[in-house]
Amino acid sequence: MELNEKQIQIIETAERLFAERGFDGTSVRDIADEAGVNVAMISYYFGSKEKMMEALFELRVGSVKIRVESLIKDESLSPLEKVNMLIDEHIDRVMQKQCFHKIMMGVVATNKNPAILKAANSVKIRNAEVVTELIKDGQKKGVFKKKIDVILMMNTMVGTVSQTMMSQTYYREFNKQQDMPDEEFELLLKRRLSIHIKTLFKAILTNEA
Amino acid sequence: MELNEKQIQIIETAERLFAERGFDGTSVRDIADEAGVNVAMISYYFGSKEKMMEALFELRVGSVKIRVESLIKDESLSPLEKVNMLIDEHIDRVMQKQCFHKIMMGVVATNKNPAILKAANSVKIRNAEVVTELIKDGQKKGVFKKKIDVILMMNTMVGTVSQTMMSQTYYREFNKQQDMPDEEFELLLKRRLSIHIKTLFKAILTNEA
DNA sequence: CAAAGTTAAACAAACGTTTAATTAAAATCA
DNA sequence: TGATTTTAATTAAACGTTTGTTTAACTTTG
Repeated sequence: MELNEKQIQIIETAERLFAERGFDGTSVRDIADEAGVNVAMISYYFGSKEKMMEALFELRVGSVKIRVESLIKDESLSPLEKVNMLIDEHIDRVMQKQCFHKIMMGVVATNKNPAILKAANSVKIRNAEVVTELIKDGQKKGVFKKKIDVILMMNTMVGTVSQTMMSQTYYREFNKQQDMPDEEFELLLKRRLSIHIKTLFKAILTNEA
Repeated sequence: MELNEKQIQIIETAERLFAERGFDGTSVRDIADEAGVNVAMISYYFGSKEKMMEALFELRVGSVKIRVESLIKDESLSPLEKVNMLIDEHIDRVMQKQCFHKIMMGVVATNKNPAILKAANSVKIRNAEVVTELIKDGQKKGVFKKKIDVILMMNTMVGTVSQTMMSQTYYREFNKQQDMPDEEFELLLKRRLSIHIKTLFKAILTNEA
């Protein structure tokens, strides 16, 4: 689906509001008002509120696939380096599109929109397969342990990042960093998250201390 | 707030539906129909849909506080044993009240109901304080590392469990355990989660391999 | 002038809540 | 205990809003 400027403007407004109030908690009038367009434009451009949500999903997910799979094929990197890059890749993606990931959590929690759920699931399955291959490669090379639960490991990465993103205000308070500029804090948070998860993964994957 | 039999029946129906469809995605008529009562009973008993949600929160959270804090004071346990018990405690709680935890994720994601959000935050803060004390104790006794990010560590526990609970059907498919009875699978999942998180925590907390 | 974009108004359906009438249960009194 | 009154529980119907979507008239663009 090709999107013109106005469509993207509407979608991004919707994205913000969905993240703040949930899909059902946001009316098409709210979206239209905040985007500065007439209510009818949403039906005109997307057909329905539901289909606009699907367009948002397509816009955000469509661009991701390629980078991950090309990363895996890079022969100059060790398995552990690849895993670490996947971690940073994931952190960046979530922190850069926080609104979208909040929405996705809601969509997955409530089994509402089947089209999106199915698409999200297929993305997850492909990711798991890619990582599984990567782990097998590491095991063959003798740098990774034999028994590794890939899904639980992925859940730890995804869960830790989501949980941290959702409660970052609280993290900031707890560490008394309210006076720090927003951008600086986000960088700090990403760096700490990266180190934290890489430590965890190293403990799961390798035999080192 | 004292709850009679019928009120609890309504609340538990609401809990299930909220988890399936979200708060705004569930109408009071849906709840009333499924609970087998008249629509007006919800306003009659709770005042409003919003206040019913708060009653649900009170019902589920009210009972938890005591166990954790008494566990901490137990002098016969080592710091690592206490941490491990907190992990199992958390896994049990989430897996036993899956619907409620799904709802809570939605409530925290969308900053809608301020009363619940405030209460949930205060629970989280107290938990973090308790764990921080526990970590300090372990550090004093020389069994834990010096620099530990308690919040990130907690986020890993909470995030991993949430993520695993939400996608357990998918985990089941991936590991080809669809033929396993539900109860058996849940036990298996809890055991694996427990081992997984304890391994992670050991890597964060101690200097051992 | 035809196509696409934009608008205010109207649409029926669904929403949370309230009302007023009725039934069931509990409390009071003879 | 049995009749009577008071309170609580339950109901169907109606309330006014808000919901997502559509219409038909109008404006802008190519």
